[in-house]
Amino acid sequence: MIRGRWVRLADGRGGITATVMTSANAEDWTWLIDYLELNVNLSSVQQSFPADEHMKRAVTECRGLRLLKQEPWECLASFILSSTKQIVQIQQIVALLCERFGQPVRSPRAETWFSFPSIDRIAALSEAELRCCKMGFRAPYLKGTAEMILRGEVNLESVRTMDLATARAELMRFPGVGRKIADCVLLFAYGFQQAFPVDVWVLKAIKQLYFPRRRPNGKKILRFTESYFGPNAGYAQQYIFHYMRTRIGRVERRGNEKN
DNA sequence: AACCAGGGAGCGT
DNA sequence: ACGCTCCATGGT
Repeated sequence: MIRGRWVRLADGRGGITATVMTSANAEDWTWLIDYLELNVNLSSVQQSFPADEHMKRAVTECRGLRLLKQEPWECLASFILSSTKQIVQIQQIVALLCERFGQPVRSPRAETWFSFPSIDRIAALSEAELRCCKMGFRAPYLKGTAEMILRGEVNLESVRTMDLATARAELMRFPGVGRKIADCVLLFAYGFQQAFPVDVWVLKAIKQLYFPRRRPNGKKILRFTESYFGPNAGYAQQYIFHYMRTRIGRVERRGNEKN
């Protein structure tokens, strides 16, 4: 589901094949091109990365990896639900939320899918109803955030025009949103290329790859990420994250290593 | 049976 | 500014 539409994307020879539901003859594809960031020149982004061995390996291993330009509300809400949860469980919570409170949408094969629930819908739900989606203590965070937006305390559209630091501070006014989740929304929804979310995986990678045999505190790590990875630091973060999770992370798990 | 998970809030110092 | 604990739930 992308922006309320059903889409099937398939990896094909020489490109992506997209199947959509449409009534128009001349389909306008800008919404999908925008979502997939197909206007971004990936090789020039990769060339802006620092040329150290780790980044080169990450780029080689994760060839073709791209960021998506997600919708701010869906992205914000999803990441509020992400704290101290495994990715598969976050997916489960979001799926439950959509099935119960989203809008049903038909696929070409007459399957029923569900859009991500609107801000009003979430704000109108009771905390108990939200907890039924297994989000636990994150329920009041999500509801509180939806209510703040509804009251006009924070305007998600106005964030687009702000500079990075101001936009980050604005998002961090929401309950359950700290530096990491704010940076995720700034990068994945608003396209702030300099935003660099530091989660446990990236933290482990930075320490292991760039500060071996040292013990830098969180602040030092943040300052390093802000200066080292260049104008497309957010893309670099995604390469490191994916490289760490799909390559290095699994090796360590097999290798009986403590967290 | 403990321990952990794409963190953050609310304490204490 | 830092460090610590708790938070709810499912999986290992």
